Amino acid sequence: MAAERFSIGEVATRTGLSVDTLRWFERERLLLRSVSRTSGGRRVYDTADLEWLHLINRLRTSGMPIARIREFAGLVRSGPGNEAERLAVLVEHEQAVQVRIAELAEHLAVIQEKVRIYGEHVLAGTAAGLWAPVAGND
Amino acid sequence: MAAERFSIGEVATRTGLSVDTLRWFERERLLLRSVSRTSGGRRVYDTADLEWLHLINRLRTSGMPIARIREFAGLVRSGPGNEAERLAVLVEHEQAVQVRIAELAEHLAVIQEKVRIYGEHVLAGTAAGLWAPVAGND
DNA sequence: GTACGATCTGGAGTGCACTCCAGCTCAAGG
DNA sequence: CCTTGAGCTGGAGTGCACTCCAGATCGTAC
Repeated sequence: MAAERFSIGEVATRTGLSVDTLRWFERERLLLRSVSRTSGGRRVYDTADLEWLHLINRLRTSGMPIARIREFAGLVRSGPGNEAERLAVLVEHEQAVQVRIAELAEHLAVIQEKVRIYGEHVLAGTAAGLWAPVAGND
Repeated sequence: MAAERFSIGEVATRTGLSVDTLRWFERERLLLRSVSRTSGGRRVYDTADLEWLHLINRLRTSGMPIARIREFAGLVRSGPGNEAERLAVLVEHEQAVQVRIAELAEHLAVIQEKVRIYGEHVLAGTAAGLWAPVAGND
């Protein structure tokens, strides 16, 4: 219980998102419902809002497009009965992240190899000719 | 030797980049020099061009911004004497990729945990209440 | 009651990385 | 020759994800 309430500024601080981005998320229907307001019209976020924001921020920073997050939010918003669909979205994204990590690992290996070879030549002062603009052309 | 020559279409096929993107890379000065031409004005890429394209495509798909690739190309283009700077660009990117992989791995772990828990509930038919729009509010 | 920082709305603007287009030329096959 | 597909240029357009206003209001501290 003890439902905590946060201003948009506090939520921005806690999530690392900007105030503008938080309002934009809402307009884009990424939240489960429109945030409640004070009598004066200011947004009041509760703990559940904050948790949801942390989740979709994680999805977002791990590469899920906003449109897909909107779909996911739509599924959750429409209540029970579509849990399998929600799960499918998560599983698909899980796989996408795994693929991305594998790609990055391969890129990293190649870059590290280049760094190693290039670094040795730089140390030895014999780097000339590596990616030289006119390397060995007649 | 046996300097192979490729049309822009062949290069597109081999790199996975579109013909438009290849021309755009050139305009953006990401290449080591402007590609040579046939008498009729068509671009002719050689093996070195292709190798360079593979490298910068790797940098690009692993998250290096185009502006940074342009800087790197500029260093290489300006000939010998700045190898340490070139190496620094690569090392910085290597670290950026490592950071990104670590971030993604953390996101993946959280998502996998959610998939696991959510999947169990879906299987058991008791998913209601997970991210329900009004879960447990008074 | 006043100052002032936070928040409000609707809409315009930005940055990045392409992508598409019109109108044209080139080159290989029949 | 003629057709047809690939390639050419310069410039405009697109998609995504924010980001930044202007002009007004709210609310807490003095």
